[in-house]
Amino acid sequence: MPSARYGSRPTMKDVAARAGVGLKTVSRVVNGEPGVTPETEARVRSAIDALGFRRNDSARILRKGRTASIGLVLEDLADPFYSPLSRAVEEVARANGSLLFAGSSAEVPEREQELALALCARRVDGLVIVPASDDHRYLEPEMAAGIATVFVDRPAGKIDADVVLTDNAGGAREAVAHLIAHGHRRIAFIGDRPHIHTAGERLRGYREAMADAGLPVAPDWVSMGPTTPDHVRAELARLLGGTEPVTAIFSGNNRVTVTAVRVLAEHVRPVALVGFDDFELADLLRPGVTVIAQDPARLGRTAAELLFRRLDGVSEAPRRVELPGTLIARGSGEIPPSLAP
Amino acid sequence: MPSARYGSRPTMKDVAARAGVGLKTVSRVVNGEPGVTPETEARVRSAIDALGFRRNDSARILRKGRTASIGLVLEDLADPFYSPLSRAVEEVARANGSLLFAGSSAEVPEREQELALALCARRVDGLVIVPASDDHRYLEPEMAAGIATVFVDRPAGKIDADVVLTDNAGGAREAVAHLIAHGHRRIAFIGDRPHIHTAGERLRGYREAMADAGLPVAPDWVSMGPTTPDHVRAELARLLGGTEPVTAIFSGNNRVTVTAVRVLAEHVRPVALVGFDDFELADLLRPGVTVIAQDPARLGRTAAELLFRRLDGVSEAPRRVELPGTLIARGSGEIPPSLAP
DNA sequence: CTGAAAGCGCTTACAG
DNA sequence: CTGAAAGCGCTTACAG
Repeated sequence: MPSARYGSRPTMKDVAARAGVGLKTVSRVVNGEPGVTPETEARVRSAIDALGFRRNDSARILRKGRTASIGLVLEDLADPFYSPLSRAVEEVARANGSLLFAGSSAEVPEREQELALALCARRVDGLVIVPASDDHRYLEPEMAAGIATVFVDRPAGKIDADVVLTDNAGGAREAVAHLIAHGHRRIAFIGDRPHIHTAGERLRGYREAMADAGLPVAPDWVSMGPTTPDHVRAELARLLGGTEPVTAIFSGNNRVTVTAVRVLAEHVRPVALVGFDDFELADLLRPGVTVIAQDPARLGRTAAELLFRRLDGVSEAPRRVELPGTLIARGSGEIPPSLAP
Repeated sequence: MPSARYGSRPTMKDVAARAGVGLKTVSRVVNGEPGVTPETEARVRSAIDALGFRRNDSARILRKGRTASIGLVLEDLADPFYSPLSRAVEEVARANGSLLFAGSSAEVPEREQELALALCARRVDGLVIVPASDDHRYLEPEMAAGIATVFVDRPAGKIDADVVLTDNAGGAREAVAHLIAHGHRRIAFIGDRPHIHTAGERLRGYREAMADAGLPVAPDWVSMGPTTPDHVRAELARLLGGTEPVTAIFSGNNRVTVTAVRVLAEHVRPVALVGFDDFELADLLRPGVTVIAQDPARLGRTAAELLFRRLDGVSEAPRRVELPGTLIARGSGEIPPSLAP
């Protein structure tokens, strides 16, 4: 058992006193700086061990300026889409000697701001943000003060900043063109709420692909709203019912796709489905689910690497990096249009 | 644009000078302490706004002792099993006004230690750890110095500490008893490497259930090793081949189950499967996958709540909290034994 | 090779 | 109601 009282820890001063040396000498030993005789060093080390000393990095940070920590603001720590992204950011932070603060905005703009500013108050060196808000002017003073910031998955709002994202419109175009190539003309889009950037971009890609093929889009084929199972189920019932049901669905994200798979499994008539975002086991379902896969690990890695380049002093204009989506055909997107009932 | 030079930020001293007040008065306003006339407060606030001041929490922390941050050491940030767990820990931290540092050990004991000690050097108030190591004596000085520590999913090694985990042996017993009840006698267990605590416990449950039913366990029915797809495939080929193949598989975790599902889908003869750990879409596969579900969110919440109780000064003896697993029958576990080839 | 002094940006304890 | 001084535990810049 160490001799320290519960809740109080030995400091460099204590080590110096016990070793009979100056404070700076202890600092030199702890930080592996040169210029200490082996004999002195040994005395210091044994004092460190006897006292159970460990350097207080908070104090060090205060003095040095850089905190060797970065912040990650996600939409939801528990969303599997962000798991590889988080992990990639962590790996890059680790490689750069930084620790990672992580938190979720729960898709609430105020919470994103609260969390980002709390991280700034801790003086993280930089921030990787999956935006929930569409106005990031609140970050301007922080960025001007030197906190590097990179947005990922969605662009920043009302400020000019680095962003790394998937080519959402392009991926959506490819998805819809794929359905058209398989004979569909009546194709619905079910996406997230319209104020979400990715949802808007995917809708744009859908419309462009339809226009490119000279196909009309009936207003009620587009459904933008919450991605809760209940809402998606209701929308699917509407789209697949009536006298002129759609023959194919383009689902705008992961959550929607999973619900669509459940509903279509119970549906009498086969309906084609292409989803945005890949997910585990998509290949094991019957039929396998055709998707536009993003690469969340690469998104995270690219964003974090850009962040650390900024921290190293690279100060070119803000960049926008777009990564391509990849169509993976597995069966559900290759179902031909079935005759109307 | 704020007037601050890039990389340097205004301090309370700057605010005090500009507002023509003392340092302590600024501190009072920033922290919402009483005893400032509205007029003085207004002067201070306008100086804060003009300068773009934000309190440096690192300095505050150094002075106050508590850092209002906790650390989370996971096995892998990208493992979907830990996503709800992380999120629950984050929620509890947030509710207690703390920020969360998160990192992965990648199942490497040295990396767990490196990460945990780095967090201690930052003087986190507490630590939630999913252990990769089986010797945590390195944490004793830290815990004695007041860093609260709760282990989750697996117990600490060689020290007495709080732990929150699933009743692994009990869940495994239930899984195997379920297969036995459906007529199986030749049941294999494929688990993680034997030094991993959960793997050992699940093996114990398997053996107990077999013994309870008076069934022998052939040595080659037990396979403990890496959960990589290649290894699991090879083991399954062995278990399902030969002259006396097993008729049912109890898979010891998530990763193994997913590979088993893939292999069994291609297998000629139907083989029963029960997996430890639930996973998304398990119900949508054909057949649905019968599992022993853990509740990772509850594991995380319970661990974090225990941690904050400790931080509030509750100092009873270390506790061991076991949460039950839940059998969810979906089809794969109810397949009857098929005749040997 | 070694160390005393000043300071990082706050809060605490105290005095007016 | 307000503020000057001391100090949290380190590092920096400088002197011996």
